[in-house]
Amino acid sequence: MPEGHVIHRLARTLNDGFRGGPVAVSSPQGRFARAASLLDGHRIRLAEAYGKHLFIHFEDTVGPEATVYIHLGLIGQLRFEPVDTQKGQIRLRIVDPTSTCAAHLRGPQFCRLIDREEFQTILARTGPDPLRDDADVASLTTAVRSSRRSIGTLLMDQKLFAGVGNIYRAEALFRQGISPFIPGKDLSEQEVRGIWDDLVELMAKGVEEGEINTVRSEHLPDRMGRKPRVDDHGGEVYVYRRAGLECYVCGHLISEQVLQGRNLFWCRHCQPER
DNA sequence: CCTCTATGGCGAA
DNA sequence: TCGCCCTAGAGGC
Repeated sequence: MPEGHVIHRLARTLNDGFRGGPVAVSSPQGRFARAASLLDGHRIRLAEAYGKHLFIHFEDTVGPEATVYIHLGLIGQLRFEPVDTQKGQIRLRIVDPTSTCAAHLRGPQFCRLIDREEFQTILARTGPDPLRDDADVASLTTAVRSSRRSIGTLLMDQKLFAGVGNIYRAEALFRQGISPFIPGKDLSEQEVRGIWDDLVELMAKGVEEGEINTVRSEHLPDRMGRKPRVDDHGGEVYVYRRAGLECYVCGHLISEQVLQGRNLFWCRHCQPER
């Protein structure tokens, strides 16, 4: 259930708890048994995230294919649980060097061993990531502003905005007051910059908090001090999955429309077309 | 028991 | 644009 902030958080947890000694790797469900046997007993060199791609680099003693490439897709999850957990379909299990915690992979879209060349190939397909400081924002702005595709579509293009998913798309556009249907070429440089800068801020916050919170304090409805729990995704948001509810800013009802197979949410009043 | 849903992305048509 | 893959939890009967 991941957008980029989740993947970066997973990389951080792996780096904090799984390096420094040999890890036990297995595939209880059996699907990745070959990879697991090659990695078992070796050390993790580094875990890192680019957009929604998670890479776990093992030491070179593993062989030429020393990186585990994981993409969680829509329903995959990597959870840190007690080592004796058996629940569900555990495709890959990595036990930390102290044997106190296990990373359990369930339902991934991809999980495979790759070499350095394939690692570079995946990076080449991945655009600038608001959570990395190596992003080339100038060329991103040019690409967006030369496209006839809508900004709602462009934001989901991982070659342009790596790590952005359906929630950050909806929330960044709302906060910038931009309709998802405006073509990229009709946006000003300042508007594209505004979207990018907001994603940088929101996603960094998401990594720290472990959930997507986008509502500014002055717009938070009075909940008498109670924590809301508006939605399964856990955070407090302006428009995502709030169709039919009142906009926190203007009171109009939030709209919903299926666009390219995904549910799009926005406020027609705060995000006017033009 | 069944059906539906989800923060993704791929490949066939 | 559609169907499909992967999983788990919620809700309906």
